[in-house]
Amino acid sequence: MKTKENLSKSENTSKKTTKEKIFDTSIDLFSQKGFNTVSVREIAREVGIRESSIYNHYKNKEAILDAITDYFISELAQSGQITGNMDELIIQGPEVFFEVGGKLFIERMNRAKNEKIWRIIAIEVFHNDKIRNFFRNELLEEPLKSWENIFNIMMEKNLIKPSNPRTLAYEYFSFAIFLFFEYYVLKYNDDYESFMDLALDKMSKHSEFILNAIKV
Amino acid sequence: MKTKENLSKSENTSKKTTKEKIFDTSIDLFSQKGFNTVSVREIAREVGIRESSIYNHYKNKEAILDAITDYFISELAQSGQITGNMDELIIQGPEVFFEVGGKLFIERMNRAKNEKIWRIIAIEVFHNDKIRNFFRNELLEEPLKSWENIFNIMMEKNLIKPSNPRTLAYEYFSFAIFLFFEYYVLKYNDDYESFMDLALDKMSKHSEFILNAIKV
DNA sequence: GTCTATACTTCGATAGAC
DNA sequence: GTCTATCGAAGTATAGAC
Repeated sequence: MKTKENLSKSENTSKKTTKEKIFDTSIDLFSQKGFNTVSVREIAREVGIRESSIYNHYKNKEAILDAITDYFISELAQSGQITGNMDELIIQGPEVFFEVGGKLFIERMNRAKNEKIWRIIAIEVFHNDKIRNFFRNELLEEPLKSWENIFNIMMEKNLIKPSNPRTLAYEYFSFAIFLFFEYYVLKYNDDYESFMDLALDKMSKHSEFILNAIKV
Repeated sequence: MKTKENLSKSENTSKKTTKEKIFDTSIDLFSQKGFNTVSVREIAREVGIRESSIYNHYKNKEAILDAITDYFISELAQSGQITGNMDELIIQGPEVFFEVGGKLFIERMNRAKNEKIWRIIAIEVFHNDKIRNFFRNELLEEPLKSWENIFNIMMEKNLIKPSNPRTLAYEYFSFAIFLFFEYYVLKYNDDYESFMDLALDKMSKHSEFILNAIKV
């Protein structure tokens, strides 16, 4: 979509249009201070224009956040296409599937590349309807359905112990949501690298625990 | 603390002091619309005074939220004292402990009685330092430590399979945090009863899953 | 002690000139 | 497209009435 893909969000080069500068600057500021704390005047000052000029590019302040959300949703949708032949993967058993699934998860987190937007999603999920609905549907319900389906297939093929696949989906995937909140909200400190390391280590231990609990 | 304990937050009787009215009205409004969306003038109108009068009772708008948080923290601290003879409980095995632990958890959720304040905690946890620190320390780290200790004792007494007690604490308790966010944030709709029913059902299934995974 | 009138500053947003 | 000028509403502060 658009021309965003090849642009780093932080470089404010003169090649960027004013609208792009507003977009990128807003991501920086919203992720640091939250939507409400950032004023339109502050964005304008950072971009180098008067505050009224903002309204030539975006209907209002909310529309900037909307644009950021839309951009992020479309980025994530693209990275979600990597499914392909999942059945072949499933029949290789839960060990292999968890490993590949974990890598896909990381790829998805990094593909929808901007860690700053993940942070915005995290802190505005309770104040913004669009973000909340996106989170609930695309980041919670859809993955839960997928995992329920996966565990269901594994049970039918006797690859794991029989149990309730919906419960199993919750047991496995809710931990990822917990980690998201733990690091992006409760412990966030701009140190993105350590977040990823810690979260991946914890997710790996979690996979191991689940694996031991369900393997035949 | 203070005189809050015996007052229902919703009844705006004339017996209440102005400060109490401000306090209670703010809880209602903040839980419905969020801190930022509520104006001081709106609180004042609801209470029946001018906005400038608010400042005779609270330093500023933030101080009202601070008072609500402090009240809630002290309420929760009181309900946390119910520990007592935990060792006796532990040696009865994980089944009994999970059941009693679940009941204590519910009691704690209901004792710190105001579901409205739980909602405020949930939606302001990312915008307010005091709330975030409270959540991270008292609702996440402390319970994790307790559960780590509990699982450690159970392992020493060979009541459960040997594993990493810290990992086990995360496996068990992070699900409660997930449920909190799922219902108070992502799916909140003023229907508090159904939240409790659904969450308790899910937590019960989760306990069962963990139990099957760790029992000897 | 409690409340009000009033003013100050900053915010999001609009209109119109260049 | 960007500017200046301006608006109403927000959070806040205080002097003074009762």
